[in-house]
Amino acid sequence: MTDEELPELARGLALAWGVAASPQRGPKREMSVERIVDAAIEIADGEGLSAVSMAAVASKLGFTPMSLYRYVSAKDDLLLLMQEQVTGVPPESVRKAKGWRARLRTLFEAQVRIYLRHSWVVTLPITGAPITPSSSAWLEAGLKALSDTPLTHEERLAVVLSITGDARWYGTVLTGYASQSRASGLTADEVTAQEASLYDRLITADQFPSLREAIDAGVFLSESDPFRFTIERLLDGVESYIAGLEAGAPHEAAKTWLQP
Amino acid sequence: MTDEELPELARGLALAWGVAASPQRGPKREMSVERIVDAAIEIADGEGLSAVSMAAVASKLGFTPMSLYRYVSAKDDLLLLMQEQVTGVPPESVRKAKGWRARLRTLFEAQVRIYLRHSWVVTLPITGAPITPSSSAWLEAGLKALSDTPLTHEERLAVVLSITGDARWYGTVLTGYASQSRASGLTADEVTAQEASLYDRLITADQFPSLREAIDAGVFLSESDPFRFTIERLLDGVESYIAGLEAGAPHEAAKTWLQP
DNA sequence: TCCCTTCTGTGTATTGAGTAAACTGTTTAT
DNA sequence: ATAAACAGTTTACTCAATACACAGAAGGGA
Repeated sequence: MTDEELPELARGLALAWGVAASPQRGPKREMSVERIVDAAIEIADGEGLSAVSMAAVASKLGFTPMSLYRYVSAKDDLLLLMQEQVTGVPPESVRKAKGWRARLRTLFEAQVRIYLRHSWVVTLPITGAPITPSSSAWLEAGLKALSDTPLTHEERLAVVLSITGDARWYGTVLTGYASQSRASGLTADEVTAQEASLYDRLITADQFPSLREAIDAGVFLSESDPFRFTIERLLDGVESYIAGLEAGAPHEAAKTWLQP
Repeated sequence: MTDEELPELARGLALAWGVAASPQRGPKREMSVERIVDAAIEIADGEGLSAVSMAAVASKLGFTPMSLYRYVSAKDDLLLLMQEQVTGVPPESVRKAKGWRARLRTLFEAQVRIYLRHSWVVTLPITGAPITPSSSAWLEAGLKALSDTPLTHEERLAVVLSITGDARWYGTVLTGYASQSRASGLTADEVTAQEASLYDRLITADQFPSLREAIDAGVFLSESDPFRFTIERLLDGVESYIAGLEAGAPHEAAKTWLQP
């Protein structure tokens, strides 16, 4: 199959879906898209996304920067493929979980783990809904988890979208700490401590009474995971909504999009 | 007050808190941090964050690029101040709302509106928890909304954090559409239509049955707002959790952070 | 077989970003 | 008045991404 059959498909997407044409003649290829992507991921994992330059990737493989352009048409392509690679497909554990709630929770945790392992993923620019094999697989898994519920298709999508957002947010917040930790050369605990001290100096009980109270209660030094608390609250809410539907309640009226 | 009293405070943060030293001697300043930030915001609003270069900002003000460095120590500083400026403080409507639920909903909507008006904000890199006046004010408003509830301080922070994340996610998703729309020169509807057609071609009922079903149900062409659905489910969950506490239920056991 | 086309990886050059350093001229404190 | 402190400019350097042209390698057709 050549990419001529999918004319509007961007080169990056074509590669992601594995429908890019491969040449017949000319010298043997010494590299491959896979090796390039893997090298780039290794750099990003170790030194952050900003360390991923075409030159750095090429040099890691022992080639010149320009040679990469035979395989990926632009850096954006490479970034998309990196994302695709580390995201992969949902693990078995999601399907094995019993009931929609456990499945969604597992899905959430699996996504979070990806973001924790490859924190640069959440810093990639979002360009629309990139319709890739892996994003489709995750979406499929989420929708499937809810397929036995009385939720409408729109409601199911909303829940899955929200869980993905929560996982991303989890990753985003932790990535912030990690990047600051790397930038300053301090450990995570030291960053937390430094931050707590900053708060102490800048947040007055006068201007920010509730925040001050929370600081004094030690919330910024806490060991408990706030994200896992709220994901349970979300699932609680979905559960009681489903219970309502099963008891004969109508679906909530659709709300329109917020306007600026 | 000079910034000597806050030695570890980064220049950008010092500016944000308004505690940077202002010089006594030398020629009159022709620019100001405010004008620079405003010019940068105007560019970002109109042409996206990538159009914000030191040169572009300077030229908009009629100066040379290097002159900006008298006011902001680096581009990162400028970005932080831009974020600070557009975020501002929560509107009156948040405080005026009755009850924690309405307040949090209003807070959510206010944040979303900021992200819709200035979609580049969600694309800014997150560096730890930037402790700025505006982020503190929003946090304060959220915690205050929950101050009459039996939630622990940690639980309150978790809820507020989650709502902020949801608002950001809302902005992120819509920004993706907007940026794609600008990049391709198509209208939002055309992007949606093009995306729907891509889905149609690539998503087979074979590989992605639930997703296929959702597509056929038209979820990607729907006019209803999925984010406002799930934020209500989250609030439902918090509400029933609070009701449980008031009925004597214990607090949920703290969960540890997920490990990669 | 030979040559021509197609492809590979390389070298070089261009463009545009951020910013360091040195410079010119201006204002204010002493 | 003079020196110190400052404002904005000039110039130059670094590091990205990537366009373009090339020399050589592999296969197809004569």
